[in-house]
Amino acid sequence: MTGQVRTVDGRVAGRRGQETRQKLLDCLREMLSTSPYRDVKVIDVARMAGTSPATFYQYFPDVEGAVLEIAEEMAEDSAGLKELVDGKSWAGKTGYATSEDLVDGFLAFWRKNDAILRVVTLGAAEGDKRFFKIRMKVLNSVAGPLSEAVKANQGKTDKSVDPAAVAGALISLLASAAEHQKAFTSWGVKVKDLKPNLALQVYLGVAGKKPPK
Amino acid sequence: MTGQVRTVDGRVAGRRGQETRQKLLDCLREMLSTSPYRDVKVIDVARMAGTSPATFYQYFPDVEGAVLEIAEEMAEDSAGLKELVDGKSWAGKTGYATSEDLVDGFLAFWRKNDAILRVVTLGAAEGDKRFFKIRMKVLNSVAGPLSEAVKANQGKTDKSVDPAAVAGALISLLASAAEHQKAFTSWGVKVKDLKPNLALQVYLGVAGKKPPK
DNA sequence: AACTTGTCCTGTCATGCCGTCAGCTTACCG
DNA sequence: CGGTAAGCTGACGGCATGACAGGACAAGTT
Repeated sequence: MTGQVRTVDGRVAGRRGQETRQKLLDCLREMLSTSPYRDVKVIDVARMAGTSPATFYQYFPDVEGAVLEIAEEMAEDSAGLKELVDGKSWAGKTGYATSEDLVDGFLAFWRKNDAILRVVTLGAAEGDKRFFKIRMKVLNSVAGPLSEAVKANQGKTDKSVDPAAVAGALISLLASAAEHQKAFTSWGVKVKDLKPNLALQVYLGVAGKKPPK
Repeated sequence: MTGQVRTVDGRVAGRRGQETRQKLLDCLREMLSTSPYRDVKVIDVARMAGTSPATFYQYFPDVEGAVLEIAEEMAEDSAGLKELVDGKSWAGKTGYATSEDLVDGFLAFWRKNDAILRVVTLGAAEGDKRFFKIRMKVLNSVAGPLSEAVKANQGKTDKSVDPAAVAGALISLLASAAEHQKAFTSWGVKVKDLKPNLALQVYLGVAGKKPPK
């Protein structure tokens, strides 16, 4: 599918080269989760990977370029989130379970990739189209199916609400909660209680009514 | 209230010094809204202010320090957001109007300060306590009163929901929507339709029922 | 084994920003 | 007018950036 891995000056990377490249990406990932984005320097990444800055610049135009690489990889991964909604039922107790699973899965994905997602979110907010696209890919993996679910369930209730808007709002909420869990605890919401609360919101949004006991 | 303005090396700043300091802050604000945070350099800010980098370091320890200054100023400003909820009614049509005003006011505030809020949000997500505190101050200016409103209104309905959690979720949603409006348009939600949709969500969360026609 | 080819890495260099300091200029005050 | 503190900057060592040429290395060829 994707073409061969290439260096900035057009050479095709071989076995050893790809290993080095990958090690640089891994170290960058590590750096991102331990230092502020603004302070991540090429030289630190290179040192951690046991190589030199010049080597880094062989494979990536700059830090941002390498970050995009990691982000794209993550976006591929996010396709798996579809399964949290696709083909699931939203009826009765099963529906609430679906909601819980969705919240659980989404938060887990975000936590696993929080460092890179922070940077993607920043880039998107700053208007960078590449980061925006990646962020949408991640969100859409859930927003798409969820919007369908809302549409399917609102036939019974009223049609004044835009399914895309509801699904979007719910995903935004999940993303925000995932990125800023600490805000909720500072509001007195215990970590343990966060998921049920979010699951309730999601169920309410999709089913349009309170869940059964 | 606040002590005198001081330089990094302890001198008290006089009239001229404060002017220079303010000009630097203004230029930094400007830079933040035109370039990615990562690329904002001291030298650029100084140049724009018609002064030298050394002068910048007289008043601020580094870029982050100056950003915190701007952010704190904005946080003071955010106190005014309280009025959007405090003492407002959530009954019937008036209630829905309250909801609309809240969404309107919050989005306007965010748009006005979007550049600095992006950085604050990033800092908070990265675990920086100073940025986290500032972000909470802004959010709490609305979340506090809103939580009260939820509590006051849920007496009539059921008590299974934590008011703080609901208020927090709503504020998170508003913040997320404000920061990533483009995401919603990419979901097919027109700018014109965004506010009504958010207002509906807020009303639903607070009043626990659909708004009257 | 010498040769060839293409990949892979690094030493080195010019450039530019960072952060500090000494010292010059300016403003204020008695 | 002289003293004092505020205000500003040139200059500097240090470090990151980004480009390049050339050496090391692996693998196949003759």
